[in-house]
Amino acid sequence: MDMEQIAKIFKALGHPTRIKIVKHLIGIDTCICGEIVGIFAYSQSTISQHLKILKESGIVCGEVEGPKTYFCVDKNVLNDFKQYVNDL
Amino acid sequence: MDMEQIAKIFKALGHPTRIKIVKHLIGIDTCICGEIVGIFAYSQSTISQHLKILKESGIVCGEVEGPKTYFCVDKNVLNDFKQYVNDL
DNA sequence: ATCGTTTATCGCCTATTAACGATGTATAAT
DNA sequence: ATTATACATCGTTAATAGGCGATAAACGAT
Repeated sequence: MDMEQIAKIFKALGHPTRIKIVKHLIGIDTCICGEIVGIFAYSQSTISQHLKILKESGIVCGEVEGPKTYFCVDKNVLNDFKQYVNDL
Repeated sequence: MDMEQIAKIFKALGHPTRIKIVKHLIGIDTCICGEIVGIFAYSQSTISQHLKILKESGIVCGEVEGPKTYFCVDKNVLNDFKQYVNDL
């Protein structure tokens, strides 16, 4: 895991809403869809954008299933990231 | 340590140069001044700006001493941050 | 074939970031 | 008093981010 990727994850988590999304996803470890939108006071497009950024960082992955997309945290990436931070 | 601050730290670390600066500061744990500028290919003003962002996040502190400013990592903040990440 | 649902993307706008050079400020040395 | 050093800040520019509503795309159900 190179520093570019690490920086991307830091950046992705550098927004309160995205931290909340990640924590939520961790909480219900089984993946979940855009019910996430219902939790926040932001529009669907905004949440979708946040999820995209999280996906691009690698910390979150999404699986398309029919019209829905199930999101979940990539445990491996999360653990690598935790390790990196711990070793700072 | 509330989430706003955590997000600020994530954001501050969301840039490769700033990660490098922080790692450097941790490495020489005794504080250091703008010799940091010499390490990077960026201008003095750019590095100064990065240091300001790091300071505002709380992860780094700087002490003015004469014409110089000594920077160092705030161990307490760093540890709290590590704890937060670990508890994700 | 059409409709409703779910998600992603587009276009737009404003605000923020990242970088720079130039300028300002404080101190130390001469 | 002047000069040199070390930083910080200002002003500018280009790029990116954050938000929205509107539209498109994919699919299931009717």
